[in-house]
Amino acid sequence: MLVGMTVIRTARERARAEVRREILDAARRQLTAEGAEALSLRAVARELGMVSSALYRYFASRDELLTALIIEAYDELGERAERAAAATADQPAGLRWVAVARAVRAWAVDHPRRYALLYGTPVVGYAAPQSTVVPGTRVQIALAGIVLTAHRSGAIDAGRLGAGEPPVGSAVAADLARLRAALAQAAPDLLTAAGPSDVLLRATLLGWTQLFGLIGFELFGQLRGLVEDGEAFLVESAATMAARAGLQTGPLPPGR
Amino acid sequence: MLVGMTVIRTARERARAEVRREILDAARRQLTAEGAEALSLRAVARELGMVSSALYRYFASRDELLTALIIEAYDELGERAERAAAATADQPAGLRWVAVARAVRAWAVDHPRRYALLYGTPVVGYAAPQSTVVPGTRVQIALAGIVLTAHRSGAIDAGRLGAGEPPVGSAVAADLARLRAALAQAAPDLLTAAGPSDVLLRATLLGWTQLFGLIGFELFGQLRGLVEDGEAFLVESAATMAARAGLQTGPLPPGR
DNA sequence: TGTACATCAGTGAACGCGCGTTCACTGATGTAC
DNA sequence: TGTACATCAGTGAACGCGCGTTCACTGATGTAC
Repeated sequence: MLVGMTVIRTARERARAEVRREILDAARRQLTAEGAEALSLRAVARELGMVSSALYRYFASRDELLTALIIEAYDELGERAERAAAATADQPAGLRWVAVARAVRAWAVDHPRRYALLYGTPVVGYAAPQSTVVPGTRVQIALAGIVLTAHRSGAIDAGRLGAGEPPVGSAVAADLARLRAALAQAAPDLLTAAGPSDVLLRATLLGWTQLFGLIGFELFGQLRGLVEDGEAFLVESAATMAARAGLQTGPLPPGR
Repeated sequence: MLVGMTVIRTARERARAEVRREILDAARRQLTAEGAEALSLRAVARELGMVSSALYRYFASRDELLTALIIEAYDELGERAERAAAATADQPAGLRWVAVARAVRAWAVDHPRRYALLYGTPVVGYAAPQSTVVPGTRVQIALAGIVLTAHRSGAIDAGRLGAGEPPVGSAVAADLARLRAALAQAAPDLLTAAGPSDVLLRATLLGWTQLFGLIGFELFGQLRGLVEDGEAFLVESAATMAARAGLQTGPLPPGR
């Protein structure tokens, strides 16, 4: 049998992979039920009928287990976002943006503690390692990809974009240059020679922060008593941010 | 001596108030250093040279101490926001919005753990009581007040506001009616008979969520390697959101 | 194919540490007469 | 003003619980000859 990254050769390795999966499943359940701070190796071991020290055969420390959960969650959410973008590839960019926004919110509402682990307060004493960085940008890249695709095909309404807004200052321009470089690395085929303008990139960043800000507000209770139908509000918010970035939008899907 | 809310009559009461303050100070220090999850009554008592059970003379439980810290933080932040709004009362609304946004970010950057306690992941097992609700809206009310004041004086650029954006649907309209009612209660003098339009209120909500979303992104590390000068980026973001809500803006303050 | 040896998953005890909360108590401060 | 009594801040011990990590070990699985 070939020796590949995930090729399992022996029964021992098969068993090992399965136990690892069981540990992650149990840890995910606890994270979901109690939040990241309450996640404990001992409780995971207890749930699996193992002794706590046995887990050290699979994860070198609690932090490593947390890292695995973070990467898994980023990937799950990222895949949802990418699928929403792919499924709407033939639609106007504004609708695509809304579709991704809905997908992100849907996952967040289904998995609030896992979402909090990714975008909420950082866990004290835990420093996210390098391996979480790439999975942690999939949603943003999916959203940016929609903007870049629209830009490449000349579908951005340049008249609406940035009208009346402050010019991009030099500090922000430097940030946007870094963003452009990051996008060039993550999605090289989407960047045209002319490239997206600073104002368009800034509008994209505003769209990101508005989206995650709104989801956080809804999930963490800041909108209690105010916004009843979070889905409908999110759809209109996303559509508004998209329109302001010059993305074209047809009629919206019914507000749930 | 009059018996008033905070009138201190006896030496015992004076001492009591002082110890209470010392407990809060120590708790705040720990919150700042370790985060809310790590805040413990025993550690607070240790720092003050008391025995942990003594704290129960002052706070009925750990949750009650947390509540006091939350209210205090909301009030501190809210006061900063209100002062920024008051200090710019004679300026165009867009600049006022930016001033408040800067004040909020400055406090957040100075007190990241306290900010996280307010707007980050909710503490597991803790349910914020009713007493936190009013302090928890001061920033939003300050921002809305700027919009309402501009609206009352006819300073909203109705041509720019909402152009090309999706119409307000019925579910969102219901949310906005609740918001209007909440504003009427919190700042009755600012609401005219005609009242702010749905689109204007929606733009205000978008401004809130963008602001808190951006601050969260910066504080919690989502912009690492991308945005270097958070202050400059926030100023332009806030100015952009303000412009999109139809608020008039002159030249911005220099980006730090 | 059979056997000797190496690998390694899981055990169980231990280290050293933390927490919130209750309860009977002591002794200083405050109050009513 | 002096004294008896009530109030109440702070003590110290205890209950019952949790945690991450290390380490010497047993015994099953895998491998090389």
